[in-house]
Amino acid sequence: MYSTCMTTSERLIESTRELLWERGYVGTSPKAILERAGAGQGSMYHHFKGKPDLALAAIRRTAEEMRATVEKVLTGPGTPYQRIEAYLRRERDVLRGCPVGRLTMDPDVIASDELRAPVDETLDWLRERLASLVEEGREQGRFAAHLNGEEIAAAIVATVQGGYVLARASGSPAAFDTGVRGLLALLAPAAAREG
Amino acid sequence: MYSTCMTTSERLIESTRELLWERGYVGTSPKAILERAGAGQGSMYHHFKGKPDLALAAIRRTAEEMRATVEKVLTGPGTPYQRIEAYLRRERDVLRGCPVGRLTMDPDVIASDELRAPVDETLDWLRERLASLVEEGREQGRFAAHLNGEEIAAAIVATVQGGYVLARASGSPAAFDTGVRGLLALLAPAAAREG
DNA sequence: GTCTATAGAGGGATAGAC
DNA sequence: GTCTATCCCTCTATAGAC
Repeated sequence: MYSTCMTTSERLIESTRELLWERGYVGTSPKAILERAGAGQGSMYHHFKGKPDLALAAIRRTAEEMRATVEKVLTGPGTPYQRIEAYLRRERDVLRGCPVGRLTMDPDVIASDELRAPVDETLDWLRERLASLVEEGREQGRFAAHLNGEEIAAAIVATVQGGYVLARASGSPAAFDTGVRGLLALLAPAAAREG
Repeated sequence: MYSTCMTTSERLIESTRELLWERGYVGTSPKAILERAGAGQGSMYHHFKGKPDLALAAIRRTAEEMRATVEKVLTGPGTPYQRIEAYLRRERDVLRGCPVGRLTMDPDVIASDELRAPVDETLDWLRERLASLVEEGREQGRFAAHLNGEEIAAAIVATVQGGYVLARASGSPAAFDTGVRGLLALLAPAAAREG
């Protein structure tokens, strides 16, 4: 339940974001959203066309937020390798999973091009962003010449997304960190010493 | 709808396995299971205590099957690196995702220790299996000495699980393969030439 | 063992009062 | 804009006939 410093529309979006993260699209009911937002049925159907419309607004905002957070880390100081390491080691609520990536396991999200679009665009943007970082490092002679930026980027994002799976399966964040350390151990020898 | 060469109990389990894979636990209703199995309500509640009980039987079987499939690949011919490569490149219905891993995004599965157990045990077994393979290669001087088996194993499994996420987000298996190629590119220089 | 009938609760949406 | 009332359908389970 949110304080009244937010508009009803805002409270609905924020409640939906939380529930999509916790329970996914299929597992989230309008009733649960309304209870958490402290609003009635009428408010929701006044501001949004229905559950899919509200979910779309929530997903778009979550996607934007993720991009902003990642962008801050990736444009930070250091060599390409160091910035990738900063991304991989950044603080995360590992057991909650990725609010964007988890939606790919939701049948109704995948079945809807509109709901899937922001998920696709965000993960695609992330891969491109990491790929150009790898290419940058390669051109500086900081990464092994035989590496392909897009491939390494996909492996990095996949390790993170899969790390959430391992952590949630075991009920502990440890597996996530173990996988990240493994990837960094493979990535480090491929990176020249910073100069 | 299954042919009558299977018992009703079998048909119920198989239907449940399919639906859990396609729609997850939250997205799967007893009604949908019964329709697919061509059975009535009574049959299900005669053979199983309810939805969680039937799901447990289905998840256990899926987990067993996955272990058997993976074991076959990992005990195949070749060096440790080659066997890991065989595991990573093995044929997959990528867009369907991992029938075991996808359950970690299901709130009701994660909330139940009983339902989560087979998921945890399977992914844990897989990591241990890959870890000992990496260690084996390291002892043979086929992998760089500084690598840690458990870390590399976690990175491998995470890349696969995350590869499904990327593929489903983009609606194409390509991203999965790209990530696998990236990981293999990082893994290959760390492996000595086969002798 | 398998079926249908039934039931209470919740999902998702609409109508209309205020 | 927000509320409550209402609707039809589905969810999960139980009861009891065959």
